[in-house]
Amino acid sequence: MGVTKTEKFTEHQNQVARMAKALAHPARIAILEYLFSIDSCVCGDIVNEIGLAQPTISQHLKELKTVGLIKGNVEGTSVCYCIHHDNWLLMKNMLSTILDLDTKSIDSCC
Amino acid sequence: MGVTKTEKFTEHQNQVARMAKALAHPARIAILEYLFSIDSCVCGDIVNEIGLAQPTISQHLKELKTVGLIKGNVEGTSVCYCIHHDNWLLMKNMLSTILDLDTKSIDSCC
DNA sequence: TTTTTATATCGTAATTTTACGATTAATATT
DNA sequence: AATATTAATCGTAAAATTACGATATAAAAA
Repeated sequence: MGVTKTEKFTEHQNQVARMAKALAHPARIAILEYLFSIDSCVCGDIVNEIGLAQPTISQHLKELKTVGLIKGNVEGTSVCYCIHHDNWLLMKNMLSTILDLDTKSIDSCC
Repeated sequence: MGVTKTEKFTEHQNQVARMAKALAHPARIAILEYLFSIDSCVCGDIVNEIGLAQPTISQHLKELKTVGLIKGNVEGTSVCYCIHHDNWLLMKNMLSTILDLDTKSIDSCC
């Protein structure tokens, strides 16, 4: 066990969960907030910003890149990361399909 | 290791991550969608709806209840679950603080 | 060309997550 | 009272996640 039974769910449900998972760690939230605050490519100092070891940050950056929320391009010896704005919007739309379900329902609870 | 270093991050970052984590599994997305689609309390048939074993569903329901997204009250031998609308709104607001950061930033990337 | 700098990858430990069979608990039904 | 029904909890296995030291890689600087 320990394996999510992906085949039991719709493609959409799996994608929503995958996006939520990318946001499901405070370090990744901190990284994204930092990238937004800088509002341009960040070369280098992400590791100094967040209080975690360099390999750990590298791992989190990789996850964010895998789901497409950030992009990074090599700039000499360092790598510049920034928000992937197009994909960010796609992610927001994907999440809002479930986040906004409450607007279509009445609070008819016991 | 394997422990998230909560103390390295702000309360807000930890809360956002915690909310995202609740949505980070397709079974929980499926449960929430189902509860919204019924638009009232659901007694019983959640297990039949989702293709997972009863203890597994019970576990996912517990997680959703712990973060406050759903509430359940006992109705005879079964338990009725429904969306906790107030907390759902709080969760949305919490998530939007980071989801909507893109509206305040210009795409000034390399 | 050697050294420095910046980042990725490898290996691995600790922990958490996912899943489910077996059992328990609590209420309804007979 | 005995039985059936429904959901929670226990125990546990497999896998995924988080974290980081050590090492590799690749480009810049000396």
